[in-house]
Order: sequence, then structure tokens, then C-alpha cells
Amino acid sequence: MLRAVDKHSGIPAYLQIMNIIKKEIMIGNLKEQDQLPPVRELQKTFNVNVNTVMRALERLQMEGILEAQHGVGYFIKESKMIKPEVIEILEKSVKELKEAGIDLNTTILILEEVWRNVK
Amino acid sequence: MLRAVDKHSGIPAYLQIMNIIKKEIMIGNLKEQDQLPPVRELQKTFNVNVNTVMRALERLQMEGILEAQHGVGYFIKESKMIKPEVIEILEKSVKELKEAGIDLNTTILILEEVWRNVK
DNA sequence: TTTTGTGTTATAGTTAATTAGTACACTAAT
DNA sequence: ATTAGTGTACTAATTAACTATAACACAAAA
Repeated sequence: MLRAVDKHSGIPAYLQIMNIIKKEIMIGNLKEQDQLPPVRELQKTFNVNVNTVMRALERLQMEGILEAQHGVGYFIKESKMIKPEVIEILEKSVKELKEAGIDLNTTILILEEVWRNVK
Repeated sequence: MLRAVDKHSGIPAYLQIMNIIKKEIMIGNLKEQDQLPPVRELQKTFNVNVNTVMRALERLQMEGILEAQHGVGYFIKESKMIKPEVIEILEKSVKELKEAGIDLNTTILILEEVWRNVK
């Protein structure tokens, strides 16, 4: 479910962690009021320092996504799960793109460009 | 065509520059043997220091995408343009996603997840 | 040969991200 | 009251990214 961070991607670890957690919420693996694993466990899972975990969680708090309870744990505060239709739209495209031999990075670059141009 | 870098995204500027140039190549705005604008101009366009431009261009050289000619300029060495069909696949999805009220960041997060799961 | 336009290199300083290590603070169960 | 499990805070040090500034090196045209 939760995976380690990629330390060679150039993307700051705390950003990656934020995104991983957001993703888990969006696909429904984490729902409102669910408790996160303890920070000392997250630290091992993501393979980073506690402070880095804290930075990620603090920012997710600021975004209203998490809530901290001192001495207890971190909880999902706001969770808007993505509709299955949305996943399906992407699944269809991804299949076609993979068949065309396109890789993920290329797809993201083109996607950003297309996003800007489509009305 | 070329846009300034987003200094608040958390993504290192040199990575953003690399991606912008790759994107221009993929959509066909830059073709093999085309010359890039001079580094002192790129510096202004991207709103960064020369050294940061250099770092991006050096790495693109290492990836075999650019070639430097001292005293002359930077040239596109390898350019594989994306097929229009691929763009169309994404355009169709993007339209649907926008209509569903999904934003770009969310799309990218879900896309990465879907990419991992689709065979 | 000089000038202009280009890439290249180097130094010094700043800031952000990350780590290690330690200690403290709150909560709930015993 | 104690303990175990949790979050929180702080200091010190390291590294990567970035900036400003300046100088140097090569190529082509005047």
C-alpha cells in the first residue's frame, strides 16, 4: 500500500509523501476518520527521517486533509474519493498509450501540454 | 513557446527546464538540428541564473538530446516527435476529465496509480 | 586583427531539504 | 502512578539547488 520514496527523482521527499497519501485517499484506501500509521512507522516505510515525515504531515494538515491528535495519532479529516468513472477514463487511455509504446514520463509531459491547450 | 519556471512548485528549476525542452521536442516545436536560443536569452526566459540553465542543458546533453558547439550554440541532436494519435488519445481524456471537474494535479496522481495497475 | 555573439568555468554566498540524535508532551491502558 | 504508544520540538550538521558576478574560450563576421 504505502511505498518508499524515490530519493533519486529530484522531487523533495516530503512532496512525494504528501502525494502518496493524497493518492491513497483518492483511490479510497484511506477514508475519513481513518488513522494513519504512527510517524515512527511511516518513517521506516518511506525510508526518511521523522522530521521529513513531519513536514509532509504538517503540510497536509494545513491543506485540511489531515488532523493531528497529540499523543494519539494522525487522522484523515477530509477525503474526497475519486469517482470510478474517472479511473475508467484513465485506464482506457493508459492501455492505448502503453500499446503505443509510450512511457509514463512522456505521458505526463504531453498531458500537461494538452491540459493547457484543451478548453 | 518557452515559459518561465515555477519557483514555488518545489520541483528543481533545472528539472523543469529539462522537461520544458523535452516537451517542445515531443510536440514538434523543436526538431533535429534546430538551434536553441542562446543561454543568456534562456536565462531570461526561464527567469533563472546561467548556471541553472547550464545544469539543465548539460544533463540534456548527457541524455543525448542536445549537443553543444562551443562559441556557436546548442542544437537538438535527437528528436522523436510524438504521433498525433497519442495527442488525440490524451485530448479526449482531458476533455472528459475537465468536464468531470478534475484538476491537473489530481489527474497526474491518479494516472501514476493507474499506470502501475494496468497491464 | 578586432568585434560580436556564443558557450564555459569559477568563486562565494544563500536557502531549502534532509539527516541524526535527543528530549519533551500528551493519551490511554494497566 | 506508571508505562507504552503516540505526536512534537530543538539543535547541529550536511548536501543540493540556486544566485550573483566575473572572467575566460571559441567561432564567425567585419
